[in-house]
Amino acid sequence: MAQMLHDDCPGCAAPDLAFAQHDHAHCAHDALARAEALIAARGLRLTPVRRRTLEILLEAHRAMGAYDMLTRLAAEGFGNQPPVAYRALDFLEEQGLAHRIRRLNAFTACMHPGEAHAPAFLICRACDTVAEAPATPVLAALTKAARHSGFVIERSNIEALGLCHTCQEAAA
Amino acid sequence: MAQMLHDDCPGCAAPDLAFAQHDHAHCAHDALARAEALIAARGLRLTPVRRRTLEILLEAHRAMGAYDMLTRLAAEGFGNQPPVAYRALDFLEEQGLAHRIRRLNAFTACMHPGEAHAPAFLICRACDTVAEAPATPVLAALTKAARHSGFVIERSNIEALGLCHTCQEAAA
DNA sequence: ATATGTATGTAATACTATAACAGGTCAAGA
DNA sequence: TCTTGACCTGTTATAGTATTACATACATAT
Ligand SMILES: [Zn+2]
Ligand SMILES: [Zn+2]
Ligand SMILES: [Zn+2]
Ligand SMILES: [Zn+2]
Repeated sequence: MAQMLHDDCPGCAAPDLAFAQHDHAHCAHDALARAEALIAARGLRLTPVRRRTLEILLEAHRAMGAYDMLTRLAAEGFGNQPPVAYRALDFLEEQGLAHRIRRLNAFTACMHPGEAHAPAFLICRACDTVAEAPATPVLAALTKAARHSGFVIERSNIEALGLCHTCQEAAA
Repeated sequence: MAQMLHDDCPGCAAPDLAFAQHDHAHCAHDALARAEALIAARGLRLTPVRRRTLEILLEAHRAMGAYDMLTRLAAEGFGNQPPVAYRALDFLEEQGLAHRIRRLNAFTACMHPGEAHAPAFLICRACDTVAEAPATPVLAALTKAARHSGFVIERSNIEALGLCHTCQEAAA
């Protein structure tokens, strides 16, 4: 359950990637390649809808609502009923390729798929960027607090809303 | 922003109150009294709907959806349209008398109103109990992780799903 | 070829939340 | 006293999010 840092995982190597200037085409391509490998290794299928859904999520370091996703998918010839989007998004989430941001009722691509990680999300209220921060110490503190009450954590959501560095400077 | 522990705040004195056997009538009465004092001190009004909404939340250490609350309120002669419930719940949340549990799309009474605190919620998936755990170290870790990316946190929600001590034993 | 599990598509519905407007109460302040 | 303005409640209508149920198609393996 502990977060392992892998140098070959771009998300681990550069945790603040989302907020920084970077070669995003490479970043997205890389995440997609990792996803494909992962799904294949598990004997599952990254079908056209699922693959396209992930690609769309990877277009930006943002969160996207299921209905916005549905609009995109429908425009490309996929079904245009809610379950089409929810099923693809749920599949990606179950496989650790996407995360659900509860505060936004939206989904975002996972930036280090395949790595066991406890995600904490930093959501910039100005530019809508969503970054996945290294949260091992955060989860450790939470687990400790829970243990105090004899509570055992199975899943957790840790989300923070605020301003990214760029938007702070823009505000000043 | 740091959490201050007050011995005269039941929630602070017994962080795991919600999961333990306790005199809940006293617990709820106390929270209501604190709420009344707090609102009066701020020159605001704990009107009948607002007060009743808080009382209903205080009936149990659980989270309650806005529509369930609306049903209760309507049965007691208050308005029966969604804004009636949402306005009361939003007021309570703004005043720190209730918290929103995003994972459940629901609200829960604050167990230590008046104390500056960063709440982390422990949600038992078996008995639906919601407890407010001391989260100062958790928020500290999160703030530190954010600072690494130059991100400044304004609000956060930290929620954990799992099994409380009692329900673990029941399962075994 | 047939059976099985899985994936997709659709219709219908349930659940959650907000916008916009009308009327009521109450306490300053003219 | 009368008026003004802030605030609270209520209603209608609508927007946004998510799931259930069922039918069809497709892959893979006997
Ligand atoms: Zn990128
Ligand atoms: Zn930003
Ligand atoms: Zn209690
Ligand atoms: Zn329990």
